[in-house]
Amino acid sequence: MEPKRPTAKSHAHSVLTPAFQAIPNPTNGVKRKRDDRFERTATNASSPPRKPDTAQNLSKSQGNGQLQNGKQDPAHRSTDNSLSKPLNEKRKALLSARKALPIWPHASEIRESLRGVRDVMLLVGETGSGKSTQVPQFLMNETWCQGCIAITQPRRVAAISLARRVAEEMGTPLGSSSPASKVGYSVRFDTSTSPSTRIKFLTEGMLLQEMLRDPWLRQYSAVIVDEVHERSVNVDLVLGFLRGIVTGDKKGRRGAPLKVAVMSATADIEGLFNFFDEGYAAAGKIKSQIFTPGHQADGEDDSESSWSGLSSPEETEGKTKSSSDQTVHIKSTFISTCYIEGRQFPVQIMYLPEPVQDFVETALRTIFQIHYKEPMPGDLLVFLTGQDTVEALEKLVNEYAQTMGPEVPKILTLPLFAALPQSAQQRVFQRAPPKTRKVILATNIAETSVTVPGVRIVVDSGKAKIKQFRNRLGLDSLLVKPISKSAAIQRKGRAGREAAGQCYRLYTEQDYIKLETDTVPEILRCDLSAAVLTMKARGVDDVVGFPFLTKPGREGLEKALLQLLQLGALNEDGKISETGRQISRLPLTPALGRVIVAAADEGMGCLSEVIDIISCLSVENIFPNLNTEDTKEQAEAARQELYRRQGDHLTLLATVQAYAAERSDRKAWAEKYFVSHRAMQNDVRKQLRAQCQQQKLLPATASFDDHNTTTSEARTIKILKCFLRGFASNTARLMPDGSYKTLVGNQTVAIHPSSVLFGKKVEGIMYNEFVFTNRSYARNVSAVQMDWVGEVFVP
DNA sequence: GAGCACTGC
Repeated sequence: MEPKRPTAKSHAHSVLTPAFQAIPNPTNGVKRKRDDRFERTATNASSPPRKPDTAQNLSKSQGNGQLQNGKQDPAHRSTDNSLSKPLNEKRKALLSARKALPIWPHASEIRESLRGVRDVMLLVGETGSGKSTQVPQFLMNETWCQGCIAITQPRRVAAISLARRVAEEMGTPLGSSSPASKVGYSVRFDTSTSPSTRIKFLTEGMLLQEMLRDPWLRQYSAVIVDEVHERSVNVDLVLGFLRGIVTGDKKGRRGAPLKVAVMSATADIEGLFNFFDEGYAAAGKIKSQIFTPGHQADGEDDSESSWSGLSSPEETEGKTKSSSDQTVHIKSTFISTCYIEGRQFPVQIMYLPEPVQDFVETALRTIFQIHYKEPMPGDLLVFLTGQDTVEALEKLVNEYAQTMGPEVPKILTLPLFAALPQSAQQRVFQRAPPKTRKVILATNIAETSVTVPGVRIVVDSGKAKIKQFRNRLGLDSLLVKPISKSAAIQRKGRAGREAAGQCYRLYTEQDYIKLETDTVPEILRCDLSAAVLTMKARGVDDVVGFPFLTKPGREGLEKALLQLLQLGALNEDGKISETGRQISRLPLTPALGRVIVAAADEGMGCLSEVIDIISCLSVENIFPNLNTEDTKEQAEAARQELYRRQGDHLTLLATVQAYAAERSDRKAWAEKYFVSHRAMQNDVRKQLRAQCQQQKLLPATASFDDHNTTTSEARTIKILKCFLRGFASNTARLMPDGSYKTLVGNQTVAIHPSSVLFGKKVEGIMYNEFVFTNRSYARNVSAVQMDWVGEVFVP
């Protein structure tokens, strides 16, 4: 029984007059606990003590360490001559910044780690160690490095901004801006490389696509896989393929080695080590592990215990401590490991003494405790679960803030979640006005994707919405769950980027101890059909035998194989079909890819329209959510003109067509209809059209000229049947009691309130998504006749 | 009556 959350109104009146008495005194109410990580690091005898004061202090000691070693970065000498003066000046300034990075003194160790037969390096580098920018530069002039170095990132923005930074540091133009450019990047919609590119940042998905074309990655001498701890499905696939290349014979590479560096921010390398070690063993190479604790020990004292001590299960944060105290090396013949300390200021952790029911209410109290107690400056970052809790808390904080006395600094609340328009997201990066504290109310987006400057205090609800695919039901659940320890540590770390910070955990220390160590990897939580198709397209016949870092359950793999078979992406023998190959090259889920292929069979007009619809399904919401009741009503009225009785798919098509027909002022048009102008300027449409042409899904003579602005009834049926070819299993029929029941599994499903068919009753529905939140919802829904469903299975 | 976060030649 969860107590009903108090409304802002009731509090503003009764409890909070005068503002603060209702909120317990922070020193009594919250148990204090020092984060002892810093203390341990500071007593480390082997390196100068690290003080939390300034980055300058840090840079000095580490710069000196480099000088003592008397080594120079060869990357430096070799390119100097070709530089113009201003670039050189800039680079000199950047060089001192590079020398200040914690990773700098490890340059020769890192180079050594990948020489000779050592083809795999596992590197743990905490946030701020500089690993992403420096490791490729350390490696690029090694004798084995004749080709290009690829470095993967989970996100597009990271790939681009890292490339820009490294280009600056090397004093080379970026990407395609000059044929002499040595640093480039490749992400969806934006590839910028030159013939001279030596270091290429790319997204994991991009590297997977390159692997389909060139399974041996012949243009690369090394692949650096960064941010592995985030464990996206794509990174798991990349690692599996890379293991095959490094442990296999090098015939496909004409004997040239491929060096692989795997980098992670958390000390989870035991699993990675075993993963690659098993690969070497399976390939018949000697399985020799020498665990070498301490610095340059000889390997005689190879005790498993020191290694398992590193991964002691009871305390993840303990791992970080012991690893900072002494560099832990584990060596095998082929695999080396390397630990780099980060540059993170200490963060003090506070727990609640008692568990609470309502974290929104508790967050409210905590925010104001902090605001009254802590000196300025120091912005707050609050981690919540979703848009609903962010908006609820925003309202409450704003109400309470009005009751503060004039002597108290002001509060500026800033919501931050993915569905928020870009302009509103940008507000978190602006400096707060004088005498104002920013309070950023964020979802998980702030855990990895967005770094907010100025944050010194984190408030962590300890919860997040987690998506989990359920094979049996064929649906996604999106539920609020406790986060893992590593996520809690990640959130805490957001307070220590610029100065010493604090983290208020809205749960007890006991609760923290009970959290799972790591977040469940995505591959155990998602629909595997796309991953299986990628494997099949790269020639993996036995997907159960694929080298997974974490093996997904058999049920999930079987479900995926079955779905691909139903889509015609696989033949009866389990090998990929021509259709499957076409689908695997499209940047879409297999089901949506199947719709494209079906539409291509129907001819030009149909394909063009299906692409218009799918491009809308692949981007942010075309019809953005609105805050106030007033605008909601206005929007509903304006959008009526675009809505189609057949459902969401034809509504999207009508919207694209109306937008395309508007020749004068499209921005004004979008505003009039409450349609997202940004979402309508859709690169996916362009990309899909180009890919269909490249893949010859159309006769060579056909081209995408601008098509009709209206769609005939016969055409709409054709279009819906194309969608059914991909989504035949996502259908439900109307029951006498007015509910819908799925054809497969006979489960109750409700039409999502965002659908134009919400509240309508039709014979049958077809939908793109089946999600369980508070109940089972079908999203992106169209009306279909039940006899069409049987039809699509006829070849 | 409702929308965690990413990604794709």
